[in-house]
Amino acid sequence: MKEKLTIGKLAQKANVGVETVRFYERKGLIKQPSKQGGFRHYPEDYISRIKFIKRSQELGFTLNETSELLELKLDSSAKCSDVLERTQAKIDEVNEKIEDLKKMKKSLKRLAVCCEDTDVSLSECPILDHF
Amino acid sequence: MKEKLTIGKLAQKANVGVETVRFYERKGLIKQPSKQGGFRHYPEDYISRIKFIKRSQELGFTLNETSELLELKLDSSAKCSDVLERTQAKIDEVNEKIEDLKKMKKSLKRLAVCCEDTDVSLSECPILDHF
DNA sequence: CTTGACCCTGTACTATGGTACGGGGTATAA
DNA sequence: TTATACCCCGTACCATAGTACAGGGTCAAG
Repeated sequence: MKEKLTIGKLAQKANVGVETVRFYERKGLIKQPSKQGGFRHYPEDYISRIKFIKRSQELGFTLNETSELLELKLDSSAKCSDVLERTQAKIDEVNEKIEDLKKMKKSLKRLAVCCEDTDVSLSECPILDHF
Repeated sequence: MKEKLTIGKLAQKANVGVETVRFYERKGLIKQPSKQGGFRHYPEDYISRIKFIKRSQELGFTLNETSELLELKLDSSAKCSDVLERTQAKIDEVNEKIEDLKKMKKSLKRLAVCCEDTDVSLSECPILDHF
């Protein structure tokens, strides 16, 4: 049950490329595992660690931010509120983007409506004026 | 009132660096203005153009996509239907981005809710396990 | 004992969106 | 007139997040 994985197996199980695993190691997101005869041998929990990194990225965290999250995980004095704070900051970021996109959509729609009236010259419905 | 701006003044008014203005010119996002004695002299409307580029980027558009957005205005020789088509495509893009961000927000919120007791030490906090 | 699949390190390269720097030219004010 | 601030072009460099490749080493099967 305590099977160790080569980098290729790990990459495959975590759904990333071999180079990506080595890249994460260089970046300090995962620590170098023990080596047998020059080959990296990973315990299975590296799979979830890499999946965590990927998931975190999907949620909009950069690798550096993900790194911080992973460090919090290892910091025994870290409080739930630390992670919550970062999560809330991301939510705020996301909200802002959504609001801005909605404004942009409105502008684009105005532009579209304006262009539907083929008698109106384009110079009279410039997208720049709507921002 | 028809004041022309040097690159430095323009950059300052648009809240970007001088190098950024030249970079946008190289990328074709703004066209080279007239030059007086080897110096670029910009009409004031370049300010809003650059601000538009910045805004568009914040909304998740790449410079290439932003370029396309800007062409919606400037390509005055294009047929209205042509512009309309591209505008609709951009609206679809924006909608997709909004949907993606909403999904992200949902996931982040689920994380936040599961961790309301902020004094709990992280080792007992479920937030990271749910990533 | 050789072949092929995998592994190693190190470096270079991709794209995106800038930023910095070297080595000059110019414009304005004291 | 000379100091200073600004401008020019071209090239190199930065971060982000990988990806590719060169030139080796290792291991397990046949």
